[in-house]
Amino acid sequence: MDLTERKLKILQAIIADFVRTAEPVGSRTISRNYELGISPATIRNEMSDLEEMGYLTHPHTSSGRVPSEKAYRLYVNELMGKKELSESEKMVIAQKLYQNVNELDNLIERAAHVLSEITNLTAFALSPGKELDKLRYINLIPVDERTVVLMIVSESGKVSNTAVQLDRPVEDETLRILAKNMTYNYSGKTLSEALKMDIIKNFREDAEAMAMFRNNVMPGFLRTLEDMLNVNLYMDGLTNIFSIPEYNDIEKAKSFFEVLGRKEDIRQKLIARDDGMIITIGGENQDADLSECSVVTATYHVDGKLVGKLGVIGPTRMKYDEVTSVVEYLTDNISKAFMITGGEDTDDGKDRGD
Amino acid sequence: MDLTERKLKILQAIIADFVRTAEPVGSRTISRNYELGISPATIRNEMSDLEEMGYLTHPHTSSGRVPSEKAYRLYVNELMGKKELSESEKMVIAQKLYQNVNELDNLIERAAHVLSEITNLTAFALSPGKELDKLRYINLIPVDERTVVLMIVSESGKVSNTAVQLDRPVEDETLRILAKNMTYNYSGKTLSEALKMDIIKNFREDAEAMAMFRNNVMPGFLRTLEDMLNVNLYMDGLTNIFSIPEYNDIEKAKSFFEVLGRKEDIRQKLIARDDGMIITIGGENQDADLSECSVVTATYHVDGKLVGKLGVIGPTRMKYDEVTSVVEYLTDNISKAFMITGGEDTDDGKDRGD
DNA sequence: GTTAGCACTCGCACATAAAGGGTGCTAACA
DNA sequence: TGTTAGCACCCTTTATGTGCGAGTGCTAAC
Repeated sequence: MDLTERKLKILQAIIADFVRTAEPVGSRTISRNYELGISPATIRNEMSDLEEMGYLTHPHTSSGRVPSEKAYRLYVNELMGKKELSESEKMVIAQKLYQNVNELDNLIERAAHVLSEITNLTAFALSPGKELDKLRYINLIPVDERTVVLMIVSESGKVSNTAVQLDRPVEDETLRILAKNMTYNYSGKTLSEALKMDIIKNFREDAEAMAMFRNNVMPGFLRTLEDMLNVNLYMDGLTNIFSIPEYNDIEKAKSFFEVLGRKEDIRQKLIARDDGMIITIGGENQDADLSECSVVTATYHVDGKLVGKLGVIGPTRMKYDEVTSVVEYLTDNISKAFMITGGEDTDDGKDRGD
Repeated sequence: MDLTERKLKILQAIIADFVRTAEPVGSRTISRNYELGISPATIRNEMSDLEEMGYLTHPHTSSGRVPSEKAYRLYVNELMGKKELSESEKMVIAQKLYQNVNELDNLIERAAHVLSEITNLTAFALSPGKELDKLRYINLIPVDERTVVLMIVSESGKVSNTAVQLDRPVEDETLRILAKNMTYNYSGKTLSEALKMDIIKNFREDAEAMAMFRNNVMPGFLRTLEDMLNVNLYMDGLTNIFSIPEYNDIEKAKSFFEVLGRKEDIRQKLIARDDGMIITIGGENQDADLSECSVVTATYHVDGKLVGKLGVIGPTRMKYDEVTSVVEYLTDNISKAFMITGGEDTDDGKDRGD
């Protein structure tokens, strides 16, 4: 059987109606509300064909049709026009996005918030992957007799530090040597490389510095590196599911929250997704718990480095055109923001430790 | 009418039963399951009295009795025995608490998690209030030509820093002077005092340092102070409400999530609560949205300073004795942990800026 | 003061009925 | 041959009625 022009139009109408109302849509509804110039009976015949072809399903013998996943896939791939956001919409989004933002991780969190607010779905965002970020500068700053602060600065500009308690007082000079040594050894290495390096053997020269390092600084150093590598997952708009008819069932709501409560899982799954605008519909998601959901994600990045993700999760019946536009607009904005703040100075200052 | 011994016993039995089952409890149930040696009819008479006195209510003309808020209040104040945790329970809690903990804020977060897990309620925790924390040490560390890191260490041991972009290269010497100046001016001040001080006038001596400060460092300094003052709110076990019969209604669940979603509100309200073990029952909570909930909070602290809170929110029908025991045990543990890690060295190192 | 007995009240679960929206088929039509 | 009107039929939803069970309140007896 052929997917004629008319069948496509009818399919599209059914999808549009179902997305809006969440109710199975009947032939009369289509004929009334969409000006296709054909009668309900004809539409019924076409619907019957579409069902046979796998694009529609019947919840029950009577009652209207519901688009299948195959239909959504077709819609997303072929039928869906790109929805351009109006200038005023863009303004609103941008304004919300940059409200109260002063750090980049903050911006990511904010993006998830805005996204959930605009789409009325559950949104999430991954902070930039740090696998590609490199160490730039390490310092040990004495605070008092037995406390030093270990400071690590990465090329992306992230600063991280840990207070380290020493087992005995240490000369400033020793700290200086150690810091210089560490900067020399590690700058230019990615965080994960640094994490794997056999650190000890790089400190043969100065026995005291080496002992200091091994006993006091190393644990904090490793922990801080791990911490810097961590990709944060932000979620927002979880409660939006309560306004989705599909989740008016308490059991469904519960399982939804349970799935999304396992943040570590979610993070792994998001990280594993391909880059670019990716839409997975219903069963296309490996996870059985998500087999009634669609997930839309897109990546933001700065010249191929530092890639993070942004997306939503919602019922398969979602406004794919609108969602993709908003997600795209947001990732564009984030990428831009990273360009401005993050990418500037890549000259290193490894010799300026004082 | 008098609250006779027998009436109290009956009331206690009703509360115990209702807390366990969430079902209105009838006279037969009491006579069957609690050995009071009196017949259902007698119990009915007593119940009738208790209702008149305001301790019980009738959901409907038939069907058993439900404890009123007044009853819970009486129970909490007078009837409830202190439930001692067994050693093995304590072990389990302590073990869960210290799993994966390496920072103090982390411990607070963990405590909320454990608390929700043990009580099957929604738990929250406030990180230590920082109003009493004082600045100890400030430094400016050159990273490269135009980047310095502003580092602030507080007496409680919290380290915070911001990367600051300079409008022009600055001598290390200038940074050193400025950092020394700042440390001299601010150390010993509480964070909020420092935030309010007229900063500029303290830098008359050195024109260059002053200009540097005004143009580059000040914004980051203020922002970082604000950041350090922030009291974090952690919540855990939100989905536990799905296992509470009272919230089997989707509308109730929704409004619960909506109330707890307004984190800023929650935070303010928790901060505003008195110190010590505080139990507010139903309507005693000002907030209308919480009029069907009870809130239990307790404070942890280190010699009167650095006070934070820990607690749960759940249906008025909760195991007050168990909840208070667990909360108390956890706050004790947190206080202890702060003592070990936080309270040690209070000697300042203001002159060790390098 | 306590208890047994009994009529009465609700709420709940279940069955039954009616309504409404939709289909599928057939036959007529252009 | 594609389109349409008509109609029987299907299934869900909603309303209605009924019986049951748990529980009360009252009265009278102990």
